[in-house]
Amino acid sequence: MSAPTTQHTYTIKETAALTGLPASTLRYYESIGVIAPISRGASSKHRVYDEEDLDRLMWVACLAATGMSVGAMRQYVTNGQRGPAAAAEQIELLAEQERRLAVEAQHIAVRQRYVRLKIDYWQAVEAGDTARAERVSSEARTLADQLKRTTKQ
Amino acid sequence: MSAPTTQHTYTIKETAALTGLPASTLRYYESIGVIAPISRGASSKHRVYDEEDLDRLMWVACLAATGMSVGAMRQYVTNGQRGPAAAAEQIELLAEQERRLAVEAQHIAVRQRYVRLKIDYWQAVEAGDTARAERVSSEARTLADQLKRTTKQ
DNA sequence: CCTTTGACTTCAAGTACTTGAAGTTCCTAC
DNA sequence: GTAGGAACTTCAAGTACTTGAAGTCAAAGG
Repeated sequence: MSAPTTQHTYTIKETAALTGLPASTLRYYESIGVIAPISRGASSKHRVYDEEDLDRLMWVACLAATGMSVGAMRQYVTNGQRGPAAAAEQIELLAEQERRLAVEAQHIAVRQRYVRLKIDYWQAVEAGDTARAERVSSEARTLADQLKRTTKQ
Repeated sequence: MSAPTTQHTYTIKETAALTGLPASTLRYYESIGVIAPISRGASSKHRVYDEEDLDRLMWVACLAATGMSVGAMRQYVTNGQRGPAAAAEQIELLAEQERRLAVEAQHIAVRQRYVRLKIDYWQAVEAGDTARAERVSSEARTLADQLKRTTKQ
């Protein structure tokens, strides 16, 4: 709506909110060299993140979300630095990551279904609706069976 | 299709697949008392999980997925033991957990969008399609702006 | 100018898994 | 029955954060 470029720097708190990584983890990643040292405020020691830092951190957050070790992340990030020559290779890495994130998303989805079923169950119990409680229990069994099939493939 | 009750026991590997928790974590949770000791095979030392164990572990997995400490999980699990008297309380706990899982799911979703955008970008670059690359970059900026709005609320 | 409030800083210690080594058990196949 | 391989077991050591204490800095109000 207004200017295309809104703001160009972020505090650690804003960065944490945008990347989904806790501030403590942002500092930790910097301390062990997963990301390059972040520039500091002119008259303060506070970290000042720019758009490019945000971008790198989003990528790191994606990698961390699927259980990649910090050593491996360091590798990936430094590899990412060398120009656009390796576009195909980049795409391969990204595609792999997409798959891993999909698995992670499925785990969360299963847990959400589980919690919703449990809520339904207890609501039925509370309402004394035995029939509905049993229906929910049988749905729970269906969920378990689906899981068995999904994970067996 | 066949009998309503399929199988009543599971190995640690099956349990890991169904709950989404690594086998090492299942053993760890048992060792520190987050879950009660699992019964062992008649002639082996191997753990044998039953449906009830599975149910408890799904709940623990839900709690762990949102960063709950093992101390707190221990609390929640033992609380869950005392009968259906506290249905309302159970529902409250479950609803809270549902909210936390939703946040977690959003984090993952954002990361998926990020990775997909990056793939689009590199594919455009690879194809020499500068116009498309720029369009994708602008979409990335839109994503960032959306994040800012979402997290600020 | 001074104080307060809240967000930031570092560094050390704690927590939550994870991995590896070394050994046992299960299962299938001869 | 016994050989081989996969899957299990325990336990100790490592990794990846996380938390807490103690102090610094920025902005707002008196």
